[in-house]
Amino acid sequence: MSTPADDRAPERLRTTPSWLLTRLADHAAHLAREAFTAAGAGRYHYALLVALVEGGPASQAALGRRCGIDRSDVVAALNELVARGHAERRPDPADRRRNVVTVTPAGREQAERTGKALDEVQERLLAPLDPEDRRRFTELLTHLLRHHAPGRF
Amino acid sequence: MSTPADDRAPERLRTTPSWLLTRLADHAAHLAREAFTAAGAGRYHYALLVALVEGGPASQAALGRRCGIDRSDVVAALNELVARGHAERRPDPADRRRNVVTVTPAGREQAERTGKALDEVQERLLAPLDPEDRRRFTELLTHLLRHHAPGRF
DNA sequence: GACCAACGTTGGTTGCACCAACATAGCCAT
DNA sequence: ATGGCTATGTTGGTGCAACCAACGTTGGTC
Repeated sequence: MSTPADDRAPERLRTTPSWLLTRLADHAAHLAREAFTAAGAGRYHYALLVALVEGGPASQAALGRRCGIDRSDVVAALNELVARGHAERRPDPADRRRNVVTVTPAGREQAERTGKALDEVQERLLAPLDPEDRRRFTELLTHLLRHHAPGRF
Repeated sequence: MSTPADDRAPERLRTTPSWLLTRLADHAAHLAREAFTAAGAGRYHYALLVALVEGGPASQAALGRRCGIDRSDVVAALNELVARGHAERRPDPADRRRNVVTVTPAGREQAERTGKALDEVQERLLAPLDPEDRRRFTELLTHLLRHHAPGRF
């Protein structure tokens, strides 16, 4: 038979930060994906759009570096963005190795819409935390990331 | 040309907790996988072993619930554990739907060894945090998880 | 005895991260 | 200037973790 406590995770796992982290991130990703797929996109698409809106036109390699996405994955996501009319890709006249990628108005709109949906996700994710703890949590995450990926954060 | 700041993530992403969380978890998973593969195992294998060591013999379904692993994935991981002599699986005489899974001495040893390697990973992961912040970080993660998966934590 | 729920198992799908290789094009030293 | 190194976009493929659907078997329940 299965008591409710049957579902309880082993102490050894419950006290391992990396395990908690992975578990929570999985849950967060699940929430975020709801928002993304509702907007007809994926994480990559949103990241790329945001990078373009914020930093202006850029090459695919630069976009990949900024968002932490592999060059090859940028290609695929960008293909879909272009197909949906959210971005444009044309060769860079100044450096014929590169493409210049730009956001379209529709892309900006999409980024903003998805951003709002994502804000609601944050709200749901951090629901049990008071403002002070939310700030601390974000701060700790940033601190850790800055240590492990210096220059990127 | 590409300045160093070229690699910097967009502000909109850097201030989104779920994004930071996913990013950091990815890094943590990377570190953890080093430790796991060095021990010749995967995350699932370790979780299952720990659950067995801590909670004693159990059915596959119960193990899956405790570790947050799908029934079908438990089967695969368990096959490998059995093949390596780290666990044993035999039909439950009391309920012929179930299997009773037990750890072998080799399995306990493996769990302990992997656990030590995983401890070093935590050390590396939380390196930039002082003890107080480490405690707070773990506490926040636990708090959030308890909210989103009540009963499991 | 009939129905529904749980179990183990098979097989397949998805998203994300990553790597190798290639052709083209720019850069820089000698 | 030329030769060698690096960057870029692209293709194709790998691995892992999470998940879902279906099936046959078995237990429990009404």
